[in-house]
Amino acid sequence: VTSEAPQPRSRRERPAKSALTGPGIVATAVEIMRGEGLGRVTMRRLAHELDTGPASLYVYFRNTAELHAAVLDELLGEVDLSPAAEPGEWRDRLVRVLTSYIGVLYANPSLARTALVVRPRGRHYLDLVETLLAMLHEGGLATGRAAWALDMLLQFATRALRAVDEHRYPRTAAAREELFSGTPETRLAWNFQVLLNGILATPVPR
Amino acid sequence: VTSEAPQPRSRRERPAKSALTGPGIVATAVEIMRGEGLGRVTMRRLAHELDTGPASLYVYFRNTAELHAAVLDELLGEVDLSPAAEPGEWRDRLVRVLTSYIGVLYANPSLARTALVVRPRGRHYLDLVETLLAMLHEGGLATGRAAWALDMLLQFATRALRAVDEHRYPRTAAAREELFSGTPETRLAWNFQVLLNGILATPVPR
DNA sequence: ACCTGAACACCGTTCAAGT
DNA sequence: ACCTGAACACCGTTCAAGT
Repeated sequence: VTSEAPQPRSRRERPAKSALTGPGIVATAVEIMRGEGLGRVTMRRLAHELDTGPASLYVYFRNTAELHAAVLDELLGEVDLSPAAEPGEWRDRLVRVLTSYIGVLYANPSLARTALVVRPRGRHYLDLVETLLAMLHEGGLATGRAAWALDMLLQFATRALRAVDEHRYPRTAAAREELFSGTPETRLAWNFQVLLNGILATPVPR
Repeated sequence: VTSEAPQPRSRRERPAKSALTGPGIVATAVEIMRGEGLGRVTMRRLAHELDTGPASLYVYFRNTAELHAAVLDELLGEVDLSPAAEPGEWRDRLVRVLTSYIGVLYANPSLARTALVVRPRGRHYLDLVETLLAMLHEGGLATGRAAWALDMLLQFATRALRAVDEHRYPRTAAAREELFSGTPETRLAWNFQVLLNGILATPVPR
């Protein structure tokens, strides 16, 4: 079950001295996750797979949570962002991207749990945020509402956004201030109003 | 930090032979959680606190997840359901109960994580569901929409409802079929439509 | 039925020491 | 800077045996 492609890092073929690299480690971690679930992606198990001791991995990851976050972001690279650039209603395209996001998360349930716990800040996650914000702007939402809406849409399946790389993601950076505006109570109240207004405005199909 | 009230189950005062009871075990587990977080509520730690070995606890809980679920439900007893019976707008009262629910969850973040992972089925959780359904009905929502809305409102902070005690919770039982109607895709699509309709209908305050 | 000691098979993380 | 062996302080769960 665990050996589909030739393993580049098998214990057999590698020299005694390992050449650890961040991406290589994450790739191996993803392999373990696909084969056995995130619960088996432990420092010790991963180190064993890489023919080294667990201590070696602490050069690359401060702790296990950081390792899992790296695995999550790697998987987020599979989210299909292409609908954003296609023709058609922005709402439909937005839903297509979000559905792809949820699909990736729920393809591996243990991973979905991580997404609910860690605060993502990896490249792929930020690409997703930037793409979603672009579509909300396209839909005519002002910065403030777009930021809150983004937050809510993602929180709906996962959790709130925390930090962004301002340089790399201009639109995200622009929305940042709005993203953190308001008290937690105000935002929560707004969230519930959105839900209730939406519920009242949206009959169940059929 | 961990000793505020006199500990009824301290190792000192108890006889050699312990008298374990389900509620007693959960109470001790809650104590540990409040003092040190859910991460320290382990079979071994809890057994130590109860002056026994971890194996003894497997009579009461099939595994650690079940233990944590019991702790969660115990805490859910603190959710303030009283707004449901007060006068005033049903929307306001609904939001007050939901806010109390979220408040309880987020008062202990490690507990909130559990709520996202386990499928609650305890007494206190079912009381909450029944109360929320009553207010949605009061608001004029037909059974189908109320069921889906309930699901969505709770999922917004936690996760989907799974099973209910039909006898004890008549309204929940009545909504049950609706609660599971539709394909997952249909429900997801409806959820997104609700969110987007709500977002478009709800300007940010100020 | 309930409770137990002991064992099995794991964990995360740190540290002093090497290169 | 990167890598390591070894140690410390934990885990969940099962099982045979007791009451």
